Amino acid sequence: METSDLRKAGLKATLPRLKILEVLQQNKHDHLSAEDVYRRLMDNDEDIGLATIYRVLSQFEDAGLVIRHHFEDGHALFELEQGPHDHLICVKCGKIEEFFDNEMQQRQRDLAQKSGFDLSKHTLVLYGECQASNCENDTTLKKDSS
Amino acid sequence: METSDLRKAGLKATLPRLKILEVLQQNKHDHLSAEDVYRRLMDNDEDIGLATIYRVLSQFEDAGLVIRHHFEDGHALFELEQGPHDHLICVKCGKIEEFFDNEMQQRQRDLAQKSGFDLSKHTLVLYGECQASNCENDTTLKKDSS
DNA sequence: ACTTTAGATGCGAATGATTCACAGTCAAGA
DNA sequence: TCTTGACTGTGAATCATTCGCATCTAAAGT
Repeated sequence: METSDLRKAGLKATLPRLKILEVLQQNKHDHLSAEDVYRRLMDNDEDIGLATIYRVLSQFEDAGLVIRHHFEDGHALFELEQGPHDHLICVKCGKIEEFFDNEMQQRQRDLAQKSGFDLSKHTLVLYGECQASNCENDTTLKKDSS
Repeated sequence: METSDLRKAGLKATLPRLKILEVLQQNKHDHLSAEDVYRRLMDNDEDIGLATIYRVLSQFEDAGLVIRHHFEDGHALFELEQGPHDHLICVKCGKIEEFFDNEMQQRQRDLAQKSGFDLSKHTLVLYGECQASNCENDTTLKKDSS
């Protein structure tokens, strides 16, 4: 059923690619590293090499199917392309929320234009402390255990 | 003269640290990698180990003296802390421009608040094509030579 | 269905940025 | 000046990511 998506992107519909796509779809709202994808496939007894995952994720990125992010620590995280949106990251628990604000997008276009740039994309990340009751329980960004 | 800055930050005023600070000040408007700093010091016949540069830059970051960025490729780039501002990056020549827009900052605070986040910092990068006549001459982000 | 072949894959080695370990050094307070 | 804890240089170690290459396989043609 997604084989067509891949063909449209000029990619052969191979099993590894379909499985990777499936993992991304099952985690639509997360941001996964190549390792994350790899582990999830392992857990599912899919035997796909890590190098393949890196290759495929890059191809997906080129094809516009996924977005690659480099948040705080510089390591790559991927998410399915789901239209423009920005991120809000809790510095305590690492939770990543998404949001969209039209007015902000518009202002970004204006500012780029004012500087003589033909805007092609942007990255906006807001960092702060969330108020979730389970905050501090996640470990994604934890550095020490005070 | 900057030894006081270092002491204030709780760091001993050592020669390597002063030299690194000096390089950052001489390149106030650039964004340097640890390697960049290293090369500049080498060119100046300063014999400072690369590991020291990484260590010192991290300490400067902790002390709030420098900001660490992870643009497109995930590698760390540093710049002297010079108050809040955002970045505009040319996808063709790699030029990085800085700008500041109060209204945008305000809207970011509002949005974070709306989501229940206590905003502590943010990252906004706009990517596009610049109109500089010498665009395409830089190589920072070049990938192929079409 | 069977062949062909360009493009994919898996494996392990290679790379590049960054960090670590540790022995030698130095800034700064007594 | 002496002492000491913090700092540094070196080279090795680590971690994410990419490469090289022999092997496979999707998909287009017979």
